[in-house]
Amino acid sequence: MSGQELKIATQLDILTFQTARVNDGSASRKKSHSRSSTRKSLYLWEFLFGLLEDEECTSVITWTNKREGIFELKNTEELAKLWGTVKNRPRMDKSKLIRAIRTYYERGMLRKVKGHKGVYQFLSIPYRTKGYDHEMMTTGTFTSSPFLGSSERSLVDFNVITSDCSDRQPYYRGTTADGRDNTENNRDISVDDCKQTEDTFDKSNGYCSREKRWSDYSLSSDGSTKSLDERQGDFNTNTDTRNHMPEHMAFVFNDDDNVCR
DNA sequence: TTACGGAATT
DNA sequence: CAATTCCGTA
Repeated sequence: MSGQELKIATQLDILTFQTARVNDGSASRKKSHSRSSTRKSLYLWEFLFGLLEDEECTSVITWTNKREGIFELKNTEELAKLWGTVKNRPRMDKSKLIRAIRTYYERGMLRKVKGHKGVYQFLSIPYRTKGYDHEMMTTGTFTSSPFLGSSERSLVDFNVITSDCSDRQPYYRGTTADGRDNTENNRDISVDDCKQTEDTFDKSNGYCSREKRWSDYSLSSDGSTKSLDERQGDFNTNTDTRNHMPEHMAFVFNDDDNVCR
């Protein structure tokens, strides 16, 4: 049944746009889209960020403390289904998605917020590159400059996270007796700081056009992109995925298997 | 059950 | 490659 038009588009251009403004405040030739054509596929963290930025997806994944980059997986089954759809991995499931998330631990991008089921924290993300950028390609490492210096800057400072995510209700408020088990090295961010940090978001960073950009977006550089409907067909069987997929949102399926290699 | 990470594979 | 898949461990 094809008809279902789960729109598939991508946060890719949003991210591209955002990262672009971080890098080159102005004079940079590569415009947001020039890169899209060379990219292979969406990275998991980009996917997560995209959903995290969408207020309509809070039933699936949501910030619990955006300033600190802390988020919670609310419906991992659905999230996995979505991820599998985007990556064209029909067999993707909750456990595998979580395993993929764990691979980010070693790269220092994420950590688990202990004591809170399904809660993780972004520690850093590649802000200057959307993926296959020069530095990352040549260094082959994630430890060099393309990442945020571990230090003080919060993700928001880089505008990597847009600033208008309105609020997430203080999720663990009251009950977080333990809250501070996380820690090891990071400052202790108990999840319930959210409230406080909420007001620090300014809505004036000028970035908005989200709705527009969520409209379909085609990734092909050579017309190889399959029609979204076509792709979608394989998944429509049992997906209540669509129920969670906001209409204005769109992902672009990666042609992972087709491109590259 | 959730969470972790080695190892092989794509 | 950046996950994906499978699995033993805690």
